[in-house]
Amino acid sequence: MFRRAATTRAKSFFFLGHRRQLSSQRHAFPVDFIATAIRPFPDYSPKKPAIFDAELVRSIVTALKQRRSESPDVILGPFATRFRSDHVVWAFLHLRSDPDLVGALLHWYRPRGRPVPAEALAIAAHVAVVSGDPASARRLLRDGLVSHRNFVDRVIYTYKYWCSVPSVFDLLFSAIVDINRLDEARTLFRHLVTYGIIVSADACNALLSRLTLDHMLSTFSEFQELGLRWNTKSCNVLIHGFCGAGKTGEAHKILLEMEGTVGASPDIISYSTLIDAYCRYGELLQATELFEEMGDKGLMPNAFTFNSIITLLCKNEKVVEAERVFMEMMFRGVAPDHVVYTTLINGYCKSGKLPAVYRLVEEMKNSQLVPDTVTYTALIYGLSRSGNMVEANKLFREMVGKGLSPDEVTYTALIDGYCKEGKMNDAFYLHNEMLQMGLVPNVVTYTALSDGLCKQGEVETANELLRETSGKGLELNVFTYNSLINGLCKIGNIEQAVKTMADMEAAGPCPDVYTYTTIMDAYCKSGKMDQAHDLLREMLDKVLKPRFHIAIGGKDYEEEMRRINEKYNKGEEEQQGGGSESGSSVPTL
DNA sequence: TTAGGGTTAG
Repeated sequence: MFRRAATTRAKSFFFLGHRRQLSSQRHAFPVDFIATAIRPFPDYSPKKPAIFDAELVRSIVTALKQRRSESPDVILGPFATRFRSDHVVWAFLHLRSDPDLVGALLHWYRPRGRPVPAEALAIAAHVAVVSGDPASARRLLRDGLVSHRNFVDRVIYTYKYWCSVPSVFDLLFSAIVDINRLDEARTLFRHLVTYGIIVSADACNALLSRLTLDHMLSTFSEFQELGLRWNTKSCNVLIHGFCGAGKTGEAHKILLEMEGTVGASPDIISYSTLIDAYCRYGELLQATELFEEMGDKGLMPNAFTFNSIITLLCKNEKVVEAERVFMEMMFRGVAPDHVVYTTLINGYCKSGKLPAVYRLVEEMKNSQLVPDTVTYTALIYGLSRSGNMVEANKLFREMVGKGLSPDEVTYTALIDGYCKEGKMNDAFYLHNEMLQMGLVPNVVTYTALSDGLCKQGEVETANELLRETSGKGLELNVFTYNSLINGLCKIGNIEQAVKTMADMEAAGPCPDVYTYTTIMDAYCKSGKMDQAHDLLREMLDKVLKPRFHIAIGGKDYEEEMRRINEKYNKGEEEQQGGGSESGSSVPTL
């Protein structure tokens, strides 16, 4: 797990571009410190007890050892009034080979309202590690970190005397990461290098995965230069970081170079992460190429990998094709799990093909797969979108009855269903219920509610609701504004709608094709063709992508729209087969 | 300590 720091500096770096960043951080260290002698751990020993204290400690230790089956409260009660924090450490000197008794003494001492001294916690952690109980050690180290400043120093000071092992620093490092003191973890890494200790790559991976991309990259380079050999998981964290930032090219570069630069081969997770990113960004071709490549390397795509492809196809409304991939997956011997089923169920829900949904639910049940909150949410959404609120509500109660907790997304799906039906009382009842459950409605919840109000003509109430939403710190998005703009247009207040569009731009979200077409439609319907034309021109200048033909009259624009549609929507209207299944009884999961 | 699924607008 551990090795002494390399005496020569690591030669390889992933990102030459980041070496510059690195050199600016290295001034904190002696320039050639790796080449200098490793410093020894401090020589510490506990202070000596007075005779009276030594006798008390001997009595306590003897009582603990001889009466180990009894409760520490009973054994140690008689010593309580004379017991001081120093006695804990002195007792440990006699109990170091007996971790259970070390734990018992610490537990007895802790509830008595006195802070456990840092030294005692550090020693107890060393004893736990040496006796093969890393979980207890990690808890003790965490306690020490939370309750004492300079606890790290105590662990280092007590290390040698208590004959500890290097893995205690792995646990200390992990405990610091657990409590999110990420800068401190990095400092500890550098500090430990001076003692010749390199924290394990796996412990460092936990840190890496919590850092922002920039810090991730600088830490990767810096630790590597200090002697750490990163592993495949580390590279996967980087790949994931780059993918999350939309930098699939950089992520792909790591995949290609990790073997040569770090000596770690890409695994199924490396490939799946990148494939998923390509799918998210709609680059199916890149995704399928990688899919083939991993197969060539003997890495078989699994349910994760297939699911990314299936998700992309569903998002592109190619759910039948998605199911073909699903079949291909099973043909290759990869069993679909509940996530893959949920993806496909959601795809069919979105295209309104409920018979296919029920068929998949049956299949899922027959495969002994257990639906979770996400599966139920997809189903509830599908039913409510089909106007089947009775069944949607039934499913909602069913999932609660099964002990699954609906979250804000589940509630929003149901709320949206009631809003679409104009049942605003039911929608707000659910909104209150989710608040009582301690759930926090998000911007999507409020957009659904606001849209419901607008559709009932209660635009002012919607406006008020959104003001409150902003007041709660939630950022309204393009959906929210568009729904409000639509409400304003429908009550004939185009002037306010245009003003809201300007407000939206000022607040951040850019007006999109929905925004423009909503207002253009209102202008057209009120005979204000000039304003509609101006707006269309503005929209075209911004190179927006119209998806639908806009009937605003005037052959020039119709021709323009035709050309735009041809240019932007090529290949988007491919025919979808299937969807002709029958049968519609709502299944119980 | 690394990968996948669910909610809003014309």
